[in-house]
Amino acid sequence: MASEDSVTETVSFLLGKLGQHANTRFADRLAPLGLRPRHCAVLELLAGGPRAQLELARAIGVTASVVVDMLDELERLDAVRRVRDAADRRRQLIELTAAGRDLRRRTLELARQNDDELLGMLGEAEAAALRRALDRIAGAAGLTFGEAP
Amino acid sequence: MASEDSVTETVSFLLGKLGQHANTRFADRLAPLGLRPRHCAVLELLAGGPRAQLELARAIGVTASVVVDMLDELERLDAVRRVRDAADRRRQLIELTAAGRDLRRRTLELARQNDDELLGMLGEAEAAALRRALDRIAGAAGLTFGEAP
DNA sequence: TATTGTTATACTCTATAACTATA
DNA sequence: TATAGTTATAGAGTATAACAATA
Repeated sequence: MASEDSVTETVSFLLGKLGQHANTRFADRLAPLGLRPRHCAVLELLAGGPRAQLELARAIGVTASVVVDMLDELERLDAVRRVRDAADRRRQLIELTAAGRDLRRRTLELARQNDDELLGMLGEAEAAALRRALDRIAGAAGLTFGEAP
Repeated sequence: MASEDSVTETVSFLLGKLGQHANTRFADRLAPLGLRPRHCAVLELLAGGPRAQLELARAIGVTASVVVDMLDELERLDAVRRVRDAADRRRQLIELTAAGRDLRRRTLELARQNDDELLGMLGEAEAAALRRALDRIAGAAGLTFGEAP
């Protein structure tokens, strides 16, 4: 099944390198907005409704302190609000502001631009096949973002 | 061409996340050998013959001090030798030892195992298509490893 | 002066552990 | 006791800048 004769030709290696590259390019585009790629999953999740911080952490697969940091940054941009949960005063429900929704819309635009640049040399069918393959691998690896744990 | 309605569905975002995941899994497999994914490109390049350190740096796209660090580690494993170039005494020619060649062979085995795990749920045709697409994107992005700059 | 390799330093990203306030 | 959030700290990984030896 795998017939490469050098490590640098394997999917394992290529995916790692390309992932880093795609991320850096995407980060460059996001920079003027004051965001980095990691914020996107948070904005995306919150677009579906308010969530507690630990919920966010589990859903996007990072540790709690990282979420605190990201939310501090998003709050400074007026993109989110922390609202103390009346029913359980330990929890904060995080909700997207109008500015946050606008920001999310712009990140999507930039991600699409980035996709176009990244996939420019592929035909439409090849690009679609790549997207499907990545989706299936991500699913099998348990990397889901929009859904509950 | 790009019709996703959330950032987390774009190739830009997915590739970044999957790249990180693939890299971590590969790193886990390499750990018992005392290596990390970044060493693989060096071993691969040196398999083609001795190289100077700055040549390596340019070829694999990292800064000079990173190469120094990686070679220190590889030297501790007796995988490479630094040989002062007689013609230009500033340069060190890095050559693979027998142990280094053996190590390289084993990294290839592990990378193939990792590919099999990663691509397990894909059909053979889909896996091949993915490989081709990644190759083309890497080529267009100027991410080449086996060849001279 | 310019280049090769080295060291020292800093920055990003993430994780772990200790702490607080609530439950 | 246990949980939600916070802070402090530490560890990878990489980059920049200053330096030594050589050209």
